Amino acid sequence: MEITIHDIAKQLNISASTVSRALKNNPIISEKTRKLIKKTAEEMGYRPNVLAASFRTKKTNTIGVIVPLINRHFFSSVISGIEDIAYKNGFTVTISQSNDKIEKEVKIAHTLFANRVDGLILSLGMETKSFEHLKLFTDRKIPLVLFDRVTNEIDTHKIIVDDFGGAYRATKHLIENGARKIAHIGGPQTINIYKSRQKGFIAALNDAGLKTDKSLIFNGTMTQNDGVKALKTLRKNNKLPDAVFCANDTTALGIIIYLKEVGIKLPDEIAIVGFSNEPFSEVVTPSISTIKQPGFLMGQKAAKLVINQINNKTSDTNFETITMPTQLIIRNSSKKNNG
Amino acid sequence: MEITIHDIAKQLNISASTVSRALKNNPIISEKTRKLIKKTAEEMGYRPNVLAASFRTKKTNTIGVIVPLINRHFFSSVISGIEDIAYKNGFTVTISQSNDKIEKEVKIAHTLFANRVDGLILSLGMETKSFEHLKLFTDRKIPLVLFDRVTNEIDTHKIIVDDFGGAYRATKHLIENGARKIAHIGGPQTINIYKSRQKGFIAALNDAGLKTDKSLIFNGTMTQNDGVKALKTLRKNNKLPDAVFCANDTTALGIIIYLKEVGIKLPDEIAIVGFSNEPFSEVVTPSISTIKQPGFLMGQKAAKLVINQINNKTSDTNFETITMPTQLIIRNSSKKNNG
DNA sequence: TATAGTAATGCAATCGATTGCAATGTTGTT
DNA sequence: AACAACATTGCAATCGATTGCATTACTATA
Repeated sequence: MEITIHDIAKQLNISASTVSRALKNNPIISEKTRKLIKKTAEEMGYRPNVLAASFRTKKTNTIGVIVPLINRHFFSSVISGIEDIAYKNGFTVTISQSNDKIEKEVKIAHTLFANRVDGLILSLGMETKSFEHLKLFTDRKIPLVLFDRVTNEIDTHKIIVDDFGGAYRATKHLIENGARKIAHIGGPQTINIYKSRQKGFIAALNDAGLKTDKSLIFNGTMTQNDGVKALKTLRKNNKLPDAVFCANDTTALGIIIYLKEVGIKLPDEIAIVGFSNEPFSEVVTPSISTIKQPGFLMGQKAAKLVINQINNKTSDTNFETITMPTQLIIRNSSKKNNG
Repeated sequence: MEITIHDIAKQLNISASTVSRALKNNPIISEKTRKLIKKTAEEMGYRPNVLAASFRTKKTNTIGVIVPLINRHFFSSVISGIEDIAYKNGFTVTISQSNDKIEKEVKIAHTLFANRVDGLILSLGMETKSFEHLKLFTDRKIPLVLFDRVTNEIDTHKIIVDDFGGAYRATKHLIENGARKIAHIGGPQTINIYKSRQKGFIAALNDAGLKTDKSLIFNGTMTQNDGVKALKTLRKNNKLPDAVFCANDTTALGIIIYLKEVGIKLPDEIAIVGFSNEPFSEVVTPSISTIKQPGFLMGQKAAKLVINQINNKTSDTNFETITMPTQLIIRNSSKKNNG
């Protein structure tokens, strides 16, 4: 049997209320009894029943986090940022991955809701098009912060990265290195990040006076193989570009491996830029130029937003969308020697 | 205000007990009322208060998981395996990372305990040498399964991989490819996996009639830089080996990058084998030969063990240590052409 | 129709911590 | 010494779901 405050109370011949208050450092309890109670609690091996307290107070001191995949460098950086702030503020973080599956995302959201998390931080999965599971939170004024993959359908705080700007600079960089016929491996246009990246790509082309060739734009699910498939198609049609801007590093990687296989020189014949700065992008040969996103900072900011709302330091209705800067990292996959 | 079973009861002029039983599909409630209650609950937007139920029943249907880093391919595979089995059995999984920090590991363990997880699955952090935070669980017969990084100090179920065998085969492979002077980048010998890997390495040398040269063995913290430092030392002392067996892929990667920089040919001058099959090991040039560990399967097994204990299908005292097979993956970092 | 026997439902206590309000204790002031 | 004013402590209800036991509602049989 676990020790409860009642056991401590009985032991000391005082009431449970006093014990409860003392353990919570309520200043209304005298210094003397407070110390005595704490000492006794310690000696008796008391461990508070968080469930009971949460149940009573309706506060769990827990922040839920849902990401598509914990195994992505970007997401795990965000998680670390969230944990950093949360722990410093006495909150527990519980992490889940949706695997980009809508049913799992919904199920996790319901579970977190049922477990009464005080706030939720979430990046939408690829398949998510309906948002009832999020309304569960917003309807009840449970703080919700969306990050990276967000939606306009839900009115709440959002933290995104400057996908447009990143894509724009990546493309501009390719153009400045001499590229004129640039392909784009993009993701589903229903997802904000891929849409913005594609827009940035096209804007950079336009601004450089280059035409957009739709046959050079591919929209798939962003797997390694998607990149390969696109390049195979282009090669078959004799439409090989002189550069490719990929909306993630994974497709960039696929392309690099494929092009090396078929003996095309990188970056001289085809230059490549990816997106996200996955760890592998630095170590492949050639290393992949890419766009770095401030994951840790985003996580910190998301946690702060949620915690401020929980502590009611922020009004409920004045939602902001914060855009974090991105940074172009130039590596060998786009550094032409004949510049 | 949230709807409770009492609201439903009032609405239907029945008792809350009946509502509770009906919602739990208790067959003692007639088919008719059960259906009526469920329909009404649905219509009223009832959402059970899991906290209240957990508090009352002392069961949370939650399994806690602590790993050093969620961002490691091996660990995230294990997590996916755990989730797979857990979700199929109606359990929720809450994931935390210790960042290999003992204070954080202890704190998380306490939090999970306080939140009354039904079971815990854990891989020890690098710094963990005392195990009071685990006794919290074992003392109270809360199912605990250790995996990968385990300890003899705690008597419980354990799932480990065949580190010895993997290291043995890796080393043997290097020898068969002509290596005679093999260095080893190992981890802290207080940690079971690094100890076993080192033992496997030495055993393979012995069995091949090769002497163990202690100046070729390095024990650090297994960062990318640790590998580089070791090779720099060897190079300075004119003791460059003809092969290196690294106890993880990260050090192997560091070494490969360094050796390429200084113009040493891989694998012809120095062959390399790593451990863990991190995703990058496949895409670096040269790709890294490594030891693959069945992470997903381990996760599944760990979850099954925990759940069986929770459901009391397993005796409390008959703890087993399961060893999972490892597999040598030969890639270019060790594939000599002059074999 | 009475009654045993079973099926279905209700009563009320319970889990452990919290908290508004009441009650008691303590100190200082005149 | 009496009492105000404040400092401490205790009482008891409460959160929502669960569950052992009691009670009521049916059904079938004699």
